[in-house]
Amino acid sequence: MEIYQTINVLIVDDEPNQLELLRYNLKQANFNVTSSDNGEQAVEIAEDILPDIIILDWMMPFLSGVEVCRKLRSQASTRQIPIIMLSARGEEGDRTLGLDIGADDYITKPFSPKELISRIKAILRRTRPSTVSEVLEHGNLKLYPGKRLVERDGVKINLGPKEFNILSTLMERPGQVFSRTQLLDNAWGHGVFVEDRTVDVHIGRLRKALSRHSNDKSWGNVIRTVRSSGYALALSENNVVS
Amino acid sequence: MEIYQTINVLIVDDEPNQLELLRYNLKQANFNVTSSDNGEQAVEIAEDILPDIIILDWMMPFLSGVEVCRKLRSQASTRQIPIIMLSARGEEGDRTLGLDIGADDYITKPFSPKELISRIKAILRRTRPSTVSEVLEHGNLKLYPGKRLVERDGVKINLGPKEFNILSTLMERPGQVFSRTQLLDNAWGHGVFVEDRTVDVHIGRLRKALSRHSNDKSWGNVIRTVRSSGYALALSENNVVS
DNA sequence: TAAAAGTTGTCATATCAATGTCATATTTCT
DNA sequence: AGAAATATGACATTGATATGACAACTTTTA
Repeated sequence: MEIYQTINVLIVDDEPNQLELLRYNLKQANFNVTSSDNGEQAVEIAEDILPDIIILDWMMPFLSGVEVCRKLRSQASTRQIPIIMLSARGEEGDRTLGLDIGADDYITKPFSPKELISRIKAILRRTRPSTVSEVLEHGNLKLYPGKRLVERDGVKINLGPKEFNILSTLMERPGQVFSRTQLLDNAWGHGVFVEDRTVDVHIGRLRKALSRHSNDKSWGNVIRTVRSSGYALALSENNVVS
Repeated sequence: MEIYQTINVLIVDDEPNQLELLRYNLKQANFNVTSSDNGEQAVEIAEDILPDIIILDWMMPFLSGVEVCRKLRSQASTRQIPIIMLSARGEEGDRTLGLDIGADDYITKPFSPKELISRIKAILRRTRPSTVSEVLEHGNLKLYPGKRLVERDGVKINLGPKEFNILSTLMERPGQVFSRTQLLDNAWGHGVFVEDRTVDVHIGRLRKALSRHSNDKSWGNVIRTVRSSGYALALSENNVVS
């Protein structure tokens, strides 16, 4: 599988050799690598760069992998970043703890680079489909993350960057409701100073763009408004009781 | 992941300064805070408002943290509310006792607000299904918290935000009876000025929505009225003594 | 480089769904 | 039956969302 967008990986391990090995292999696989050899710093870095995924060694002096995991999970900004835990054999029993604490996967050393990469991609496929998929589909709608292109029934639809980002976010998790704030974070970037209500306007523009040049009114309904919560990609309209 | 629902925290500490500090920090973190400076009252409040989590000081005059913990654990209604114990350094040895008695976590003073909050969230992730799980099921009823979607036999049911919140609350703890006040707190948020009886109306709307377009009358009975107490999600109709 | 075309954020206004309350009917318990 | 609690229909109001217009910017085009 190829990678269609730059993916930032943060690797955290106190052992220099291991760290270098990981870095090398991930670079080979076309990831963007940032590394840290201690937990404290790792948390700071994570908050700062918001990587797409974090590879975390279980055993580290001072702040252990578990603690780092906890800290990352306690912050809104880093909470949903997937984490893969690395552990030496014999610590098997801790697996439950690791997953309890919020790690997304767990790999026992020694492991092959191939395995690690394949696990990373498996997780990204679940959490950030747009980074590993060439195309996201929903009904007759196709979104090509790498080309920043959207098609309806094969016809190209022009969207502004913001509209594209919003649609991309929604299509990564069909049906999932995103708050205006979440959409702002995802589509605009973090820490922008924009009114929540602005999202409404862009949703409006997106709807208009999606239904333009089509007699099928349902195109405007691709995006579901969820009162008091936000917006979501509408699932099939069949079997609705209102 | 952000916090999507109001989370009620009860803090119990006999020392006013400590209490105020906790209250301030938790409010900052967007929790809904109720506090008490003594164990007896704390137990009463807990039974009354059924907080999502309780922060309990270990050393208190009259009714100690351990005692409070025991009492809370002995009552069906409060048994499953997670508890975090606070203790001063030097009481380390008691840690085992605290956990034995049913505390879910244990923090040694002094601690950073950040740490406390992170532990609270870690525990909530474990105990509050709706903030974590994809779907809550009950019979043929499915509720998807993240999608703000409810289905009966696979047929989508449209609910207003309040009805959805109520159903979500009930489904998090099937069978558990919630008073009108508790439902108001959970589904509306704290400190709203709304008549208790308004809950009745919404329950009515919810029942209607759940049974609409269905010949099976039992759908209206998904929600059980508990006279003089409140409402609960009805458990299976088997084993009912009438 | 300047004009044109396209994007974006905000506001004011229109629209509509959801809500809260009341009055009245119904049920339940003693 | 009588009292108390709950159910329900109706209705005004609240509050959230949709939308058109516009000015400030950016990018593209000529």
